[in-house]
Amino acid sequence: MPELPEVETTRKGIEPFLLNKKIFDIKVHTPKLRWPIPIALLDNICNREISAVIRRGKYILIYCSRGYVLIHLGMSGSLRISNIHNDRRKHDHVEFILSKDRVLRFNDPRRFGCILWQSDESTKHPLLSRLGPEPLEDQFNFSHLKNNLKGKKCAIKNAIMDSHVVVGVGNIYASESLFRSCIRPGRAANRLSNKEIQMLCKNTKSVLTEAIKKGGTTLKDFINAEGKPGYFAQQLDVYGRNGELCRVCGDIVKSKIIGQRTSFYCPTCQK
DNA sequence: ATCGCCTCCTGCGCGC
DNA sequence: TGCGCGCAGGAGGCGA
Repeated sequence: MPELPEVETTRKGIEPFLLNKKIFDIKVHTPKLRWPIPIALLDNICNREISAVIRRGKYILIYCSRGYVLIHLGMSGSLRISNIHNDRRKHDHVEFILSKDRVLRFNDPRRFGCILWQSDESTKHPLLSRLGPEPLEDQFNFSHLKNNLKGKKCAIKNAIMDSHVVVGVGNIYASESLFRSCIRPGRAANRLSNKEIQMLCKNTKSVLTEAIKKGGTTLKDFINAEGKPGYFAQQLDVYGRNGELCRVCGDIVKSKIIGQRTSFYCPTCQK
């Protein structure tokens, strides 16, 4: 579920409880997530000071001197700081014990998420090695996007959801960025004008920035590290608004399956 | 290289 | 009330 703003919201929420502190123990209740949880994780992260809690795309990286933990929340994952005496909830698969009364719990009903380990903090995990730039950094700009759309005949929406092109943009924010840019999601990626590429780059940044400010989008079950929802959902222009009126022109918002994912757009505003 | 399709899994809302 | 179906914030891996 979580896209970049939700992952960033989660990262910010857990950082104060981890940075310069130690994980004393890890309890794995469900070893089988998307990939098995590696044994090396348990051996290496415990009882070492955590030096950084970083987000890369939709991954959260927890660093210590031996390497780093990679956490991906998949479609339905969340991380939550809890009192250790509060009962575990259904689908709390992994617990990071932080003190005698505090615990970080990884919950993921669909188990599409993963928790992995990369030994050697200076080496990139294979899952990170081919990622595109961060959308909110300067490396994601007009020329990067133009170069990466060149020759691509796939739908522009699929292109911006491709983590090799730019990381962190999922189904919600792809639809929203394209709406703001007046571009239909099904347009061939290589047929955008320079002006449209420029707009799309700018609007991808603005949508994500605003969503982070609101603590992300809670459609049904996203919660932050304190167990609270995000408030960007009420500002969505098209996502999930099939059949409702476009806030800009009053036409009816439509939906269409593109690349096996539902896409939303305004047929009047988006060309 | 690029694409489109399949897959992993649980939960929920809908229609019958 | 119960069941079956389709759909859901992701994305690696496959064959064409």
